[in-house]
Amino acid sequence: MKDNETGKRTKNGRNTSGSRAEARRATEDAILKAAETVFAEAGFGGATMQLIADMAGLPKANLHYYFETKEALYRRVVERIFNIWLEAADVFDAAAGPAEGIGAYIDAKMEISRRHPNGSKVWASEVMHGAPVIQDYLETTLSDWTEGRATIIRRWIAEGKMADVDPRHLLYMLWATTQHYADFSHQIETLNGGKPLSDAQWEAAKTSVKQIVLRGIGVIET
Amino acid sequence: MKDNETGKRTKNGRNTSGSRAEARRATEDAILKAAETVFAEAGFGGATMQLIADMAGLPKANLHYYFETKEALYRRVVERIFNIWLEAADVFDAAAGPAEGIGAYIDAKMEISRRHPNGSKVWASEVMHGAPVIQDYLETTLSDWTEGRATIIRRWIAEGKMADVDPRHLLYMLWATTQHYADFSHQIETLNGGKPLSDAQWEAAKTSVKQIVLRGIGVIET
DNA sequence: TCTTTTTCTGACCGTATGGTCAGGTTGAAG
DNA sequence: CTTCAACCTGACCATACGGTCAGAAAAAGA
Repeated sequence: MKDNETGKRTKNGRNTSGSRAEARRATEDAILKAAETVFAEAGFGGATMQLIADMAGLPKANLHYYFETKEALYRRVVERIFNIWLEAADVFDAAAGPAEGIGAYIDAKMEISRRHPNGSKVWASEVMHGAPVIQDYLETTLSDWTEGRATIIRRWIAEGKMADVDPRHLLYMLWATTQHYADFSHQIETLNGGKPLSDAQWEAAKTSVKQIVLRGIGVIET
Repeated sequence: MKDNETGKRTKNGRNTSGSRAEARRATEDAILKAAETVFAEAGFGGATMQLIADMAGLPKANLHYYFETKEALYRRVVERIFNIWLEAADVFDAAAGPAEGIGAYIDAKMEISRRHPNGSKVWASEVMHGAPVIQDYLETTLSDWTEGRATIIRRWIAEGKMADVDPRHLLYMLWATTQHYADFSHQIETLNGGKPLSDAQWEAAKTSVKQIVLRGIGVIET
């Protein structure tokens, strides 16, 4: 993202509109966005601060003014997508039953895969490499989240609202299937004749996933 | 893998049993195995030839005697897991119907996730970063494979043997779900109290996946 | 045994990386 | 206008990386 939407500019082309806090946030956002792209495309090891700086339109030294180290910047990128995913859980909790809750959760996760494929890739990369940076999140926030959702699913099962399936493995399937459309977007695109999924194809994907899963847990008819 | 299972050894500890061709294959295997581990744990960019050499018990310069470049070594690692996956397709083709074919395919892919988690991770990493090295495989072999399997699924649907689902999205779900147990093994392990899945838990995972998918495509009863 | 080929390796090289820093610039506050 | 903290940056540094190479060591062949 270029830093030139509005406002006056200095001879260096920097945005000077708004308060300093605003400018700071805008610059940080631009860096985070560039970093997300570079980390997703090259992995942590393959990403370079120089490339992130170029993409954000800043000299490399300036990156280290906003983010102390490469790791610190990386951590912020990972935390970002994690929080987006957590918010998607709201639709799950608010639901009266599995058809509505899990269906809406699939929709939400699919939409995130479409809108934030890079964030998803960075997360996948991080976990694949043993979660060196966000292990604490896995052990605390994610663990609690998972247990909470598993409890809801068990209640739905006890109430006869869905088939008796292991909540953990159901959640893994939901994560795997929805995130696959982000993490493996390149493969999907290649198998789609080199073209990204169209709007209609994304809808078809959502429908297919929901059909198979919801029928698989016995909440919709054949 | 250490190079000292059997045979006489020189003062440098090198294995001298068998023919030269055998020894060469053994050394290459040791390097490939070490490389698979390191690439899986660190990604292509984060992996170093020195680390691979150390893990294989060879001086770094010797790696370049067997594999010209880091890329060449990496390519061999990726090709390896791809071929293993292709072989798992046999059970799919030999089947009379979806319950048998897709069920066996899930079993086979889950078993591969369990036995070759590192290979799966390297593949995932490669695809996530845009398949810079194996794009040709995606466009030829994988594309053909996918089309072939989709045809079989369409026939099963036409014959009324399973529900009418989009073959592509079904295949993506199968890949995503089974490979998730390899690619996200660290996350699954953390959510399992820090312990790897036991034999019984792997069986439960297989059963859960098959139940949901097979019921989801209407080939088993509720 | 002597010769040739294959295998192995320590030492080395050019490059690129993450990070630092001194000093310049800017904008807000007084 | 002056002051000062916040912001910015070119130049620099130590390190680590992929890769090379001359030559040693070992094995095969004659």
